[in-house]
Amino acid sequence: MAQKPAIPKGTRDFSPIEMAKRNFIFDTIKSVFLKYGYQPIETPAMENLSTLMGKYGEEGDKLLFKILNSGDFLSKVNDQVLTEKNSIKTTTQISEKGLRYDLTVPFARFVVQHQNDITFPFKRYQIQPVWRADRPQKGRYREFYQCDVDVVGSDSLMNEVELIQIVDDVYKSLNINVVVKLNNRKILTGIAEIIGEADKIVDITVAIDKLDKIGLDKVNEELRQKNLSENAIEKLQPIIKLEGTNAEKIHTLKTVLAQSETGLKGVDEVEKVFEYLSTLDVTTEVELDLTLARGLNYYTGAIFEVKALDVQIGSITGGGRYDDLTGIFGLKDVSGVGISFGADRIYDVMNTLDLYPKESIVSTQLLFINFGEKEALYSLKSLQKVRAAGIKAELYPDAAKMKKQMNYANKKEISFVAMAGEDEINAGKITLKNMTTGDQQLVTIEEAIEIIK
RNA sequence: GUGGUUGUAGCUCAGUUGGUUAGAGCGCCGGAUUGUGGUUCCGGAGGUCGCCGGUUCGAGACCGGUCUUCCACCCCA
Repeated sequence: MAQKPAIPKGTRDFSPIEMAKRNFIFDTIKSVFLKYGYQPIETPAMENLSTLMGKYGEEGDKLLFKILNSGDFLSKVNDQVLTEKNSIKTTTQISEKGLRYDLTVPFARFVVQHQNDITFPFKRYQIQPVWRADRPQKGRYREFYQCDVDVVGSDSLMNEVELIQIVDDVYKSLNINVVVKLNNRKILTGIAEIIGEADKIVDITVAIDKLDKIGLDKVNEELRQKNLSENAIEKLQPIIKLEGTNAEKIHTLKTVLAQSETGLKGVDEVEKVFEYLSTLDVTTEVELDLTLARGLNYYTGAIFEVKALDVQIGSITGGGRYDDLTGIFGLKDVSGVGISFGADRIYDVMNTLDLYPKESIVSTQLLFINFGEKEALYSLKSLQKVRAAGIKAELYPDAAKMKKQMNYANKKEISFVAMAGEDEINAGKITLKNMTTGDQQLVTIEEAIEIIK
């Protein structure tokens, strides 16, 4: 046991069956993206640390996997930094590359770098792994795939609506029941404005989020602990207690945020999105949720999050609008909005609910039994016709015992087995056996193809 | 990053207050059955008890460290 090789914490191997399942998810997501006019791009696994650092907050910087410089990197570090044992300072001298932490920042970099070749609005999708030095847990890995769709260079709320349609489309295709939570950074800013505590938005949303768990009194207590004034807490009450339908929430917000221009703008945006959605055939529930404060550092408008209804796991999709993401790389006034599907969590959800359509995981459909060299050659010729017809088929490579070959078919869940011995060869046919029913019949290759199809 | 949890055969797990040669089921391999699988019966292989160190006459069991698993917090997909 101990001598066995292992893989790093938080990473996984995927077997053929697991790959079939994962590919079903990727293929489904990809086909939806294409259907809405998004084009694929890929970026390298590693980026310059200068591209990555400082984009995800100070916590995020700690979660970046850094790549050691090549060569005798320590010899170039100055002695003072080395004796100080300051990790951050040392890191900048021994590492200049890191593994990507998400797909959004590399995409922003891509847009800036290729701005002259890009036609805006630019709709792209990107399905690649990302790495985070997080502590692993259920549904939390150190290497996992994100499936991002973003559109940059358009301020239209139509994009937000389209993204929700995509979410609806993907999860319907995958047969997962979800709820979309929608918020708007401008509303949060507005709330902070009217209560005069602009820098405490995060504390406020975190506290409000606990309402169901700990009750109103405890929430207010927590707000006091965060040094919010009584006056501010007083003004916050209608927002904490906000409930009802989306329309009711919007109505209340309009009153509460009457004095905040930004806040009203946010409410207006949310209202429009709901208005557009109501005219479309989107059956997934979309709920206005003010406690959604994800990615506050760079979202400026809509904030999305998708949760699975039947499995308790973190959010399986998230995203939002960022007005100025490319700004950090020197390209101003390019607004973008996008979402990221967490393929690995979707995979976990699909597994616990066993939602894979049976046909999505079949590999070989037809196995030819090997009776010896002469018979195998006959089978090989038949295989060409079968494969030309688009049927996944193979010949057992060795003239092993029948039992062993049949067993192989069982293990691989191959649905048909073909036998071609002397009699069949003389007749120019094969014996086709249905492995599910056990029935078998003497047929021509053409007939066999029809049966299998 | 903080607190907890887990590790024994390929898999799921037993293993008495520390005591001879560490077990079961499933799976795997072979045979009964030389062109017919899933069932049944018979036989077989497979373990430095996560790793390193300590206590002890003696450790799978106790202690320390370390790695790993899973969980809560944080954060997130």
